[in-house]
Amino acid sequence: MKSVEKYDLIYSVVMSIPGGTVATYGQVAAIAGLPGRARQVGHALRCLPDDSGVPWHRVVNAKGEISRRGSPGSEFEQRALLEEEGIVFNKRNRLPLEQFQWER
DNA sequence: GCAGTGACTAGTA
DNA sequence: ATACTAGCCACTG
Repeated sequence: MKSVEKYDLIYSVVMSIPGGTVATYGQVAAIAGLPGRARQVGHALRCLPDDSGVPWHRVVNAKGEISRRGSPGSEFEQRALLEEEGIVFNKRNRLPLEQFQWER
């Protein structure tokens, strides 16, 4: 269960993201104490259920885009969720990483 | 314990 | 600006 502890930290960081703000895997990883382990963050969110209370949709990659593991369509739903948070999307379904000034 | 894979990033073409 | 490649690190089989 040690692995769960590490994931818990990541979840905590993600849940610490205020509404209307998004963060990249690298950003979350760095804050979670895993600099350069952005992939690990992805794995953590990957095992994360949709009803875990973690706004995984606020975590995007360096391109400002999110993809749910080969399941297109979830992206569309995600966009709606983020828009509801007050986040504005760019033309290409990409997020303006300028809102990363969250800093835990 | 080794090999393969991956919700990534940065650099290069 | 977009597309591809290489690198890095952790987890799964």
